[in-house]
Amino acid sequence: MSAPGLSRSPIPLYLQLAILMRRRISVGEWPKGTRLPAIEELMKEFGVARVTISQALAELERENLIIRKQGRGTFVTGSAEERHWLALATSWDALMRMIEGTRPRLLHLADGVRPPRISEKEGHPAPAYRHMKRLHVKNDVPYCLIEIYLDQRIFDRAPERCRTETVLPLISEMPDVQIARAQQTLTIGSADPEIAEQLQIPINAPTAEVHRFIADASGCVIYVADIVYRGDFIRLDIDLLGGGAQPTLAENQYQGGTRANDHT
Amino acid sequence: MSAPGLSRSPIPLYLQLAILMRRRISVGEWPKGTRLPAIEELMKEFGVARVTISQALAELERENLIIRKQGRGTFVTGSAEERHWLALATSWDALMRMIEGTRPRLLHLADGVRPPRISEKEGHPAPAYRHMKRLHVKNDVPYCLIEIYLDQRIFDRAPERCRTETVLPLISEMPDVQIARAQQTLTIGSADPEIAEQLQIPINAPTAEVHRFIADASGCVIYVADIVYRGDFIRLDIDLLGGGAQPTLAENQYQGGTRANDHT
DNA sequence: CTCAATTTGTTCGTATGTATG
DNA sequence: ACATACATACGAACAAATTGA
Repeated sequence: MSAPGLSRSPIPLYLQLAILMRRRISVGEWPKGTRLPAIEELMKEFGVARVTISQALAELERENLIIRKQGRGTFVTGSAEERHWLALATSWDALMRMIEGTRPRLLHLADGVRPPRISEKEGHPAPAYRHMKRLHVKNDVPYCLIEIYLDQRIFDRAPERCRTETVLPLISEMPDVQIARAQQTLTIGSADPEIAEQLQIPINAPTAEVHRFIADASGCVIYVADIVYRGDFIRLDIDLLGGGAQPTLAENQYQGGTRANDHT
Repeated sequence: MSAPGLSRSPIPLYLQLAILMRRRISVGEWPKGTRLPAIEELMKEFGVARVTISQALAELERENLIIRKQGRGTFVTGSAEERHWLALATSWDALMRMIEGTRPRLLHLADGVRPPRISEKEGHPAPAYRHMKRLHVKNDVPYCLIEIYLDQRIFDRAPERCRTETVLPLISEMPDVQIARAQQTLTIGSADPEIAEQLQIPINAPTAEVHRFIADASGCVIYVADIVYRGDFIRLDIDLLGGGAQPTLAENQYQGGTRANDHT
């Protein structure tokens, strides 16, 4: 019995409990309509004081996940959360489809004062870059923050469109620009205070960090992007047999109710 | 001037500052040997009291990242952390290579009391499953926790090997078992108290959660795995032009030196 | 309708940790 | 180092609402 692994102090105990119980609800362990165990029992299970349990429940009630009624008990009102996942693109075509129609919000635009971080393996840097910082928003929820370094020569061809539109389609529209390499690396991080504020998530909330670069035929890196996604927005589907990720499948698979396809 | 986005209360202020400054060190903004700004300046920058800065610095000193000397200043001693990434496999072959030689530590073995969660799109469930819970360890560091649900009929063919070896190679060795589908979905989460304890990471540390399933030719789901990785161990490389991920590239690409399996 | 049992809600006192000046 | 203020957490007691006998 008692708490399995409640740590002391970094996060207040009652919030840890809230996290724990929130998970039980979202996982379905406590389905909608369930009456939670009485506070007395929760005290026993978690080995904490009455008030602490009560605080945790108050937090969940504030989120409209439960209702507490004197003399009756505490009931689950929120069902398992339905999240709208964003399937991360893993091919150029899928990437184009994914960002189609996106209108990024420009936060910051600067000349190439600060060069992007480019490793030698990625290619050699362009003579100058234009730096942009943008926020992508869906349903009024900001879900990713992009720092783009774009070859100054490309930017200057269509400065206005580069400022207001997504850059990748623009590049691929230019017939004389050959895209020889386009790669990205995904890692997992957590939100520092600045990112937390801009993405409107708590500090240290999990994030997906994508480093993307594009090189032309001469090996010159014409585009670099460092993207930070909200962790709870990102999903990546991988078909192990197909030899690689299949984002098309991924996008339909979840909400669309499309059948799986084993053709290649 | 003042803090960009220091949130109030969920995490103590001095720990938020420690996180922030720890990042500056690991990112290279404050390289090894640097003398940090005087406390007075840090007070101004973050807009907090002297003692709070001091608390944050004490935390970093405890981690051997800095040294504080009275009358001289605070100096960075720890360099940017060198992480040994584990490239997540995105094809069957890469997956085989990745888990080659792995000896999982069995935590729990049970009969198929609890069925795995299988969506209709994945296939129809087997009559019975064997449930295993395992921990994977590398250099004495646990980096992932796996819950495996294996078709009882397959388990019974080689119970001993199933207990002690990785399951996937076993399955692919069985000539009469046809693997028709093998897919996995990666999402990002954070460690609940139980997982945090087993992976030895702080509560709410970011994690990568992989749901993997294998179906045979008849559409029967013979294997389901729910895997939780430490977020700081996972990296995923994607070649946008190649049409899919290229994990082989991934393993070598990063810090050149560290290979997947090196012995001490 | 009353009584008792159950269950949530509130308050008091105390102790500790956090943050300021 | 000190004084102050606030949040967290505990234990204990008491209040209020609901239910069923």
